[in-house]
Amino acid sequence: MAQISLTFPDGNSRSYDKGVTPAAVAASISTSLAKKAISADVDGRHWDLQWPIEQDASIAINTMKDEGPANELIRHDLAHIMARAVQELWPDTKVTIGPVIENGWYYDFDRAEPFTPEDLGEIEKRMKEIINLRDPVTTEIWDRDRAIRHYEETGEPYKIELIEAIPGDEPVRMYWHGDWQDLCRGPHLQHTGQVPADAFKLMSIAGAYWRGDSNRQMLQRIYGVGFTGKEKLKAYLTFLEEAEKRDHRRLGREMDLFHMQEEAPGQVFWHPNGWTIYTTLQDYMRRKQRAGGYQEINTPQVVDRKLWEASGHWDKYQHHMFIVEVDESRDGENDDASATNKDQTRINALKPMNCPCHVQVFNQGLKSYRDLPLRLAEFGSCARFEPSGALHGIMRVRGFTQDDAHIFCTEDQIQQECARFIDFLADIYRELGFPEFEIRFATRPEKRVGTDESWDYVEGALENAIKAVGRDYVLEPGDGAFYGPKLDFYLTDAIGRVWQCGTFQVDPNLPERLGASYIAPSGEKTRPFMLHRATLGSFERFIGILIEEHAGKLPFWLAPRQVVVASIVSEADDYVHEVVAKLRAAGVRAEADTRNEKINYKVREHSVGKVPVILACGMKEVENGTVSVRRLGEKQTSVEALDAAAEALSQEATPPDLL
RNA sequence: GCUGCUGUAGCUCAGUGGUAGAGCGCACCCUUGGUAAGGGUGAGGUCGGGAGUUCAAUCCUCCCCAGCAGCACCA
Repeated sequence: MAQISLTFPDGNSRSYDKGVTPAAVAASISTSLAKKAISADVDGRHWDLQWPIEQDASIAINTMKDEGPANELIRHDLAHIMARAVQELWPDTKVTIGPVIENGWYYDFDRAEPFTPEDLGEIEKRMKEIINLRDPVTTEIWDRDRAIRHYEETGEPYKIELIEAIPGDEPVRMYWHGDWQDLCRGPHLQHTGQVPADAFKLMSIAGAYWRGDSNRQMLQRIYGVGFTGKEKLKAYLTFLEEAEKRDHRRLGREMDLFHMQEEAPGQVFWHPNGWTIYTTLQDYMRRKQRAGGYQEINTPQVVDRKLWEASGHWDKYQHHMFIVEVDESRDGENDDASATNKDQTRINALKPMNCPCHVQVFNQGLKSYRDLPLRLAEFGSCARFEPSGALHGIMRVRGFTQDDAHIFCTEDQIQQECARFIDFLADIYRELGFPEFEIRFATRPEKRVGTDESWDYVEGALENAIKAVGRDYVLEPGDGAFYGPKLDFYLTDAIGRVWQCGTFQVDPNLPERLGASYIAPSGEKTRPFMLHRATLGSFERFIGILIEEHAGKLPFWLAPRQVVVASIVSEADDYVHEVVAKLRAAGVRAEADTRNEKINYKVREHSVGKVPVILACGMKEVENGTVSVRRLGEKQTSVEALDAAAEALSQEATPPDLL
């Protein structure tokens, strides 16, 4: 008997236990109901469902029933079988490690020749042969010296290093798949024939550093996915195809949101549609921040290195800054690069962060304790020279704008400000369609400044704040900044990748370095604490997540083109323009499509472009003063009176905070 | 940054040691069509950039740039 329990956003849950297997239960749940669920428990295992979009819910359920010990074992044996296949095909290859990961496994190899995509086919073929051999899997416990001698003989230096890294003199476990041997914790299946030969696939080859250390050898990693049956593999591959369709880089082009080009790697050229999303979101955030007690400021882009030296960033992050050298002796006649006068060259950096600039604003004039907490916000454009390999669409870029703010406050105010911020962020995430997010609480690292007492106090303040607002968190010991603990707020995109968005950091260090102070009630000059915080993180990344989360079908108020009014016959063109004018007057982003094309064609094109509402107008609509309403993703249309439709759309176009 | 792969028309991609093709898109013409592709004609390319080999390079070699996957990084 299998049991699945689904939990819904309102907290209610429903249980199903009629089926014999989880698969049967999953099959009996209607997809339309399941897609509303936010979590599911399958035979005691808990699943948070991150799939608000139809169709994916069934995949999520398929994946659920698929997880568990059986998969773990199969994937682990597949890793060994793959390593054996590789060493049989290319005996000079050295083996390292090969763990199970989500949906599959990888194995890292050291081999002079790079693997090619054709090699993957060869390896798969050999793996199937090994599976068909039904070779027994056996195990023995060896003492370390024996194992090390063995690997010295077989020439496997990485295995020796692994054994040496095991603490104490614990013996090690050796496994054999037939004659092929590997050091491994286990457990494994009994023979290779227990692995389904038709439910795995080698996916890709990539580089990976030995022991995750960029100073060490680069190995070749082969990724594979494996399941208990071939229909599950097929479902997973289908899921990957679906995921590709919602990639923000692809949708960015299809919806004409933005582009990027060679001359400005890692920076975004926003097109009208994309910039509409951006500014709509920014307007929304500006209202939220004003209501939240923030004052908006703006600070320079190009700042002398002196400030970055004072803040300490020059020392640590110089190589990640865009440097701007200006020869101040230039006269316009002799200003080629070779004529640069080094003595009169001023070195600036594009600001990689806003904090030092915000301290400069705080430092103007004397501040009183009565001014605290002082909350200074900026939509701060920053430039960071990110490593080329880190760039990813608009999610990780070199030029971005943070919805940044710094709160100057006393020690006593930290807890309250923290609680206040979590509520602020949760409210915004909810309105933007992300009711669920993860808080990670990063505490004192080994290398740090400040006394243990002050760390105790500040960490306690953050923890109390999280509890006060009734939220859970994941503890990340030792992951805080060297000057203070932090909270990071993570969202999961529609294909399961996790992105850091919001952040909240306590910093007593920068006010110290940059000489910030206020006058305390006692009349003494006192250091304030500085709280760094961002809600969305950066507009670029957050918009990328919004696009992928909604597969381009953004909530109406954020959709760049909300309504297209399309004529069915050209006699209706004047009426179309009239409708557009009416909608625009009502605050709806509407445009006319009076091209000489069939309505089928217009509907298709605007559906592909993710326009949420198409209003079609033919002679019937002209005569009756109506519009034919078609919503994205729906086949049904409805005829509505123009005034009523305009009123309803106007309401729908209103941002959630103004409703 | 590291390993591997990729770069041909606006997009998706085929192709060849003798300076190039398809579909979609775009322009024009016909068509006025009732909810996901009506028909015809036409215009588009220094084949990512530079150097080399060659009688001849988009194709082979090297360097550079950018993108993709992964790793490392993310104040």
